[in-house]
Amino acid sequence: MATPRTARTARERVREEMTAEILGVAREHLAREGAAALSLRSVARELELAPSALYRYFDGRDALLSALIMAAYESLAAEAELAAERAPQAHETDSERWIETPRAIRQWALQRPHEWGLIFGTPVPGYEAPADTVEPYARVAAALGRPVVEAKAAGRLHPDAPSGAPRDELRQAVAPVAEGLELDMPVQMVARFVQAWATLVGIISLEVFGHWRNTILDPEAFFEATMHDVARGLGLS
Amino acid sequence: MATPRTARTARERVREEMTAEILGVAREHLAREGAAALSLRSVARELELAPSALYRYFDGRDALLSALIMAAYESLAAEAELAAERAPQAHETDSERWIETPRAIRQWALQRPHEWGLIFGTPVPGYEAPADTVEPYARVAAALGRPVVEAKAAGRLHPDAPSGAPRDELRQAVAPVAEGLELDMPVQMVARFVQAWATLVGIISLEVFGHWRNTILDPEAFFEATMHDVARGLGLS
DNA sequence: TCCTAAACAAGAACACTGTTCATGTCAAGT
DNA sequence: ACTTGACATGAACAGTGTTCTTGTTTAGGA
Repeated sequence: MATPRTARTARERVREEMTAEILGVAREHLAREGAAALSLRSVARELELAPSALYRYFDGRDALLSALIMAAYESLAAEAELAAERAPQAHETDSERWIETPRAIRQWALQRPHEWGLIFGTPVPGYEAPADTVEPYARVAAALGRPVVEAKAAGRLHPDAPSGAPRDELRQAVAPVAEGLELDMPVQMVARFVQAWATLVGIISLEVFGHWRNTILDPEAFFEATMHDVARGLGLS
Repeated sequence: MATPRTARTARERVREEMTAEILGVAREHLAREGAAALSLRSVARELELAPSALYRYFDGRDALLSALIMAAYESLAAEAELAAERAPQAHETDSERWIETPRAIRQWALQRPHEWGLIFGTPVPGYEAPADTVEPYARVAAALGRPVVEAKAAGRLHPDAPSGAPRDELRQAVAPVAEGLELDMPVQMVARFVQAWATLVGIISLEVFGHWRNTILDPEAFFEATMHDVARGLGLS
């Protein structure tokens, strides 16, 4: 209470700097050689520290990796939000506005393949705390959903009604999405939205993880075409 | 040439048995604790062998992992083919026939999450030889494409023509798929097929890697609904 | 002002890991 | 009968994550 805040921050400031520096080096190693090759000792070496010293800042290798995962989530969310924010002014059609966010996400992934893998690839053994990741995850979803709700609000949404009756199981299955994004629309449309998300993640993962070999010669062209198709499926035009 | 084949196989047979046994134990460890935790020494322990003995059969840990990857590819391809083979007799509609293969692939993945991760997750540092994986990969694609080409041949394919002109970039981008599967159809339809593949991989990965938390409460219902929608997009009914 | 308690950093140690090498052993083929 | 090759071993090396004990510095209260 009575502790002078400057003195206390003097300690904490250097601590924060240190943790940031550690995280930075770790991020470099991750970007260069991947998560599997991330070595606590090697980042300690680069920082000219004893390996044991890092345990003051991170509980161990798993904790360090978890921090990197969280940072990746944050970075991706920020990028998606930024794209969604400037899309309305940059484009005329709802379709083009929507695609701007998928584009940004793909670009983000291509520039940081290992961090993409950290989020959407094989889960690391020292699991990620789902509690912390749900927030940035929701931000990405919100960024992706914004153009849709805006078009809907403006009465510019013209979905081609999917066949079949809205089965009750499906309604319950996608309930969290409908509520979380406040998507006031038919269940099938909410399902289409999640489907779009799956398609987006699938396309990017297949490209980033090297599965387009002998399949897709021009990933960007295919991505563009697919996203336009998906946007049309969402009712955007 | 003059070597008696029985004697020669006597040697080779025990060798094959040994490699199969090693691979089996490795597969168990993989299924139990994941690829990251796969330890050469621990499988040697379980086989009551010296760690160095394994080097007679596999060039090292990476080679062992590569063998597991190849085995996973083979297994997945076999499963997909099996499903595609018995689908025609089991169902009436083209849509239901097509979905049988995605269903089988999902089931395969859910039963072997780590092997799914080996194929579609973060690539392992000791890379996979793409030359060997292209063949089973094509088999999966063929299994997934068969109902479509059959429906097309029977004149039962009624795609809702996608908007926009078939851009030339897209045509070149998806050319290998069109040729490899002998899909004699508009470029957009070939693109739709690859898009279906991406959606399938995306949905399964998101489920298997645990991303449906707080998003999709009933993965199976959502999967079924989505695949029906995708089938409709492919022109199947 | 001094002193105590906490935070920091280092070093040694332990139990692992993958990989290599020299050695021994055994069953084939000439 | 002998030699060659495949097989299996054990020891060793360089890594790794993690823990514990030892010092050192620094901040906050007496």
